[in-house]
Amino acid sequence: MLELAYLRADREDARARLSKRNIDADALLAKALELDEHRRSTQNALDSRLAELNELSRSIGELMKGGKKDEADAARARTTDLKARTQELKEELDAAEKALHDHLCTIPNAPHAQVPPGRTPEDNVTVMQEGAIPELPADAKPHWELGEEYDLLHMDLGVKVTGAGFPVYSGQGARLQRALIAFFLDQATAAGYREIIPPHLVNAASAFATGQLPDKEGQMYHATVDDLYLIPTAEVPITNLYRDEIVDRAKLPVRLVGYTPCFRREAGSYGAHVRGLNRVHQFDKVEIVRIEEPEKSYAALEEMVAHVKGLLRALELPYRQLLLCGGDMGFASAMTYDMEVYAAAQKRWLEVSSISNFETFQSNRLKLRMRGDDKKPRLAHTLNGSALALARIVAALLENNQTPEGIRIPKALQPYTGFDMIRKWTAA
RNA sequence: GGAGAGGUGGCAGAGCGGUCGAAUGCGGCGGUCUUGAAAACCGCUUUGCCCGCAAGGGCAACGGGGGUUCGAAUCCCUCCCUCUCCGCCA
Repeated sequence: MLELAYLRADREDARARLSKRNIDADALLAKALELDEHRRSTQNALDSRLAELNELSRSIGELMKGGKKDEADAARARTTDLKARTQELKEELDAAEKALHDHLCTIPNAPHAQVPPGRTPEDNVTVMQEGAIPELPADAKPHWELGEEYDLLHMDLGVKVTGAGFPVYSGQGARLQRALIAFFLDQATAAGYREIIPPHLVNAASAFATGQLPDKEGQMYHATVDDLYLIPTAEVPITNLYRDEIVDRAKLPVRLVGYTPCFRREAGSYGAHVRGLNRVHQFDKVEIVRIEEPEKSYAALEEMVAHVKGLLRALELPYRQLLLCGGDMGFASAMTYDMEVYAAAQKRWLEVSSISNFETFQSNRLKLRMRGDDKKPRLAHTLNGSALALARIVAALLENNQTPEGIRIPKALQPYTGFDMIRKWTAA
C-alpha cells in the first residue's frame, strides 16, 4: 500500500511512476485524494464534537463534586444531542476510512524511475547474461524423462498421493534436493544472513501485510477450518516477523534467510510448457529477506542480485538477469530483477529467482518502522529474493548435465550430495 | 479437548467509574558532579491521526470488537491470545 503522505506531497511523481504500469494513474490518484479529503473533514468534525463532549463531562464531574446537582443535570441534558451527532460522525468516519483503505489497496506500488516501460514479458530488459549454453545431442531428454529414467522424480506418484503438480523426489533426486537447500542456506549464512525456520501456515493479517491478500487471494491454499493460509513463499512469514516493530537504525540492515516449501495453487495453468518441474503446486525455496534504510535499499537490491549470481555461477548454470518492465512487475514491487537459467533440453529459460525492492509498500501494511537520528519513526524498506527456487534449478541441472554415463553434479554441490554423478539405480 | 487464572508503556508491575496516556521500579537518553568511570542527584523517555509555517492545540489508543454511562484501563457481552493443572500426542 502506497503511503498517503507521499501521494499528497508528490502527486506528480506518483502519477509518473504509476503510469508505467499502464493503468489510469490519474484517476486512481484523484480518487485517493478525494477520499482522503472526505476522511479528514469528517475527522475534523468528529474531533471537535468529541472535544466539546469531553469538556462537558469534565464539568459535570466537577459540578457533582461541588454538590451542584441541578447544574450537573442541566449539563447532562446537553450531552444528548452531542452524543447522537458524534455517533453519526463516528460511523461516517469509519466508512470514510474503510473506503480510503480499500481504494489504496487497489493501487499497485509505484515503479522506480529506472523501471523500463512496457506491457508484457517481451518488454523486460536483459541486463546481462553469463555462462555457456550447453550443446546437447539431438536425443537429449527433458528433466521429467530423466527424472523417471534415473528414478529421481515422479510426477505420477505425486498425482496418486496428492494431485497434479506435487512432485515426489526419490533416491539421489531427494538427496540433490536436500543438498541444494543446504548449499543455499550455507551460502546465505556466509553472506551475513541469519537463518530462520518460520511457520508454513500464516494468518490473514500476515498475508495481507506482505501483499498476498487481497491481491492474490486465489493463489494461496486456504485451510478454512482454521482460517490459515499455506505460504506461497517464505517471504510472508519471515517479513511478518517484523510486523508492528520499530527497529532501531543501529540494528539495520536486517538480513534473514529461510528455507521453506512453497505452495501455490497456480489455478488455470496447464499445458505442455508447465510439464515436469516447470510449474508445480509445491516446491522448495530458500528466500533472502532484508529490511533497510530507505537510502540504502537499492544498493541492497544489487547486493542481493550479486549473491544470487554467485549461486548460479557455482552451479555452473547459464543464466541471465532481467529487469522487469512496468507491466510485468508484481503488484507490490517497486523494482524487480528476475534471474533465469537455461534448460538446455527444453531449450528455454526458466525463472529461478525474483528479487524485489518493495520500498515502503509492504512496510506500510506491516507497520514496520525504523527510528533514525530524528527519533521520529519512519517506514523502513523491505526487499526479498529467491536464493534460490529449487524445482526449476533441478530441472536445469538435470537437463544440462546429462551425459551418456549419467548426470554430472557441479563441483560446488558435491560436498553436499556426497556423489559427483547421478547413475541408474539398481537394488543392491 | 476439560478446569482455572490472566492479558496495562521497552521490561517488571500498580490502578478497578471522573483531572489516568496512566503510580512506582528497572532499562534507555540528556545533564550536574568526577582526571575518567561508577555511584548519587535532576530532567526527559508510547504511537497514530487532525489543525497549524511554527510555537502550539485537538482527537484516539490500557489484547480485538461491541455495550452500559454525562464520563470506562476500571462495569457488562463477545472474540482472540497467554499461563497453570488434567487429558491426548511427534
